[in-house]
Amino acid sequence: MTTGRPRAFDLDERLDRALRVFWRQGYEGTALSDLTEAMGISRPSLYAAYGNKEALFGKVLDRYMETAVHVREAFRQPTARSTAETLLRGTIAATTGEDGPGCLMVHGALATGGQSGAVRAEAAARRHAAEDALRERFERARREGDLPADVDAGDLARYVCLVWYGIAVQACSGAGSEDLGRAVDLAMRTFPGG
Amino acid sequence: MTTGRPRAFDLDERLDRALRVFWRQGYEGTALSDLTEAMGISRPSLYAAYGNKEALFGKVLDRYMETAVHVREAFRQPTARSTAETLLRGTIAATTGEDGPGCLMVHGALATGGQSGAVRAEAAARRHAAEDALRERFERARREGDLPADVDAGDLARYVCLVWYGIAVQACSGAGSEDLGRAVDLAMRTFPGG
DNA sequence: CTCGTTCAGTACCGATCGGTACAGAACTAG
DNA sequence: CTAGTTCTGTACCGATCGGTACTGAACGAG
Repeated sequence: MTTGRPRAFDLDERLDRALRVFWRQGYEGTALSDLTEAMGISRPSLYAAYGNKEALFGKVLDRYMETAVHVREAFRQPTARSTAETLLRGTIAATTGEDGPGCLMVHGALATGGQSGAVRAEAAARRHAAEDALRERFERARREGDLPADVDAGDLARYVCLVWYGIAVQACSGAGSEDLGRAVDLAMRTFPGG
Repeated sequence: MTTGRPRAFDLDERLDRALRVFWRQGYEGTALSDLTEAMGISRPSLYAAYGNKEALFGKVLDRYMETAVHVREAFRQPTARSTAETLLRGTIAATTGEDGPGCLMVHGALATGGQSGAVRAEAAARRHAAEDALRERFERARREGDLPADVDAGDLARYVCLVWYGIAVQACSGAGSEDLGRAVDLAMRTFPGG
């Protein structure tokens, strides 16, 4: 097994730089020249390391979920209520932070032209996965008696995700974290259980 | 005053066709060739009639607001609660309708590349205008005793808009009108007053 | 050292992007 | 009729799009 010349940059570190560009500009708003400039590598190096623009975006979405610590923290909470609250409060911090407003899974590829349909579908699939995970967490809460038996876990998960995405859009409109915090206060008042 | 050759197409009717393209594909996902093909006019005709792509998108946003009858209907409601409920239920119908999923003001230009910053800003400004109008409606409701004096009209407007935009994103994820209806049931439970 | 492999950057590919010059056609005013 | 104006489509503009051949350079194995 021969190894060849070693790569002169760190894959994950440059991926983070690509993440920031996609975050600010969305998938279709980002040109390869934007990426290579921000990542500090040449175009063929990008293709050799990550595939192509579409594959790079997929890896960026993976990286995005890995680094979204508030999501992991939310699922570690003991109750359904604190799971939802941690998720939404953390989303406020993430969407109004310094990496640019909004949430990559929401505005990264909400609507796309003909060529980029697969990217839009993948972003939607990840949103579905998040909603499914939340629904399963709420179903567990119901089994544990943490949530009343008459609440529908799927409906509740859809509502929490709806607030999540609403926060992301409001952040893109320039809403501040205090304003959004009061909106989450309102949203959590309808959450069942203690 | 001389008049010259008359235009061979109806401005508003072709604007509706452009609206449907932008709705499906967003601003940056839409190419001029997509527009001219759907509108059935040549490229110079488009520029003479509407300016350029950016100006056309602005006129499309105007047209979009004009044709959003559920918004006008909402503001004609007698109470703050029915205003919010009409707006959100109507949004469900509009975002899951046949013109493609989602809301043009949300996904039309949420995140854009360097050139299209003005378009993103304009979409955000229209969202702000909608929130302001809702806040003023709620302030009026408070003066009329329709809303309790201790509720903040701005916070409530922001929350309703947040749900509005959340519906739009969920619709882009493929959520159905029944699912979203139950989410609005939950969202309205936290609305103050009767 | 040589050889095979993998990375690096330059320079380029066809296609498409948004936008326009231009010439002819269709109209009104006189 | 002519003159002036405005719309029409063809054909084209430079710039940029995503993606790739190709030539060296930097490594480990032998």
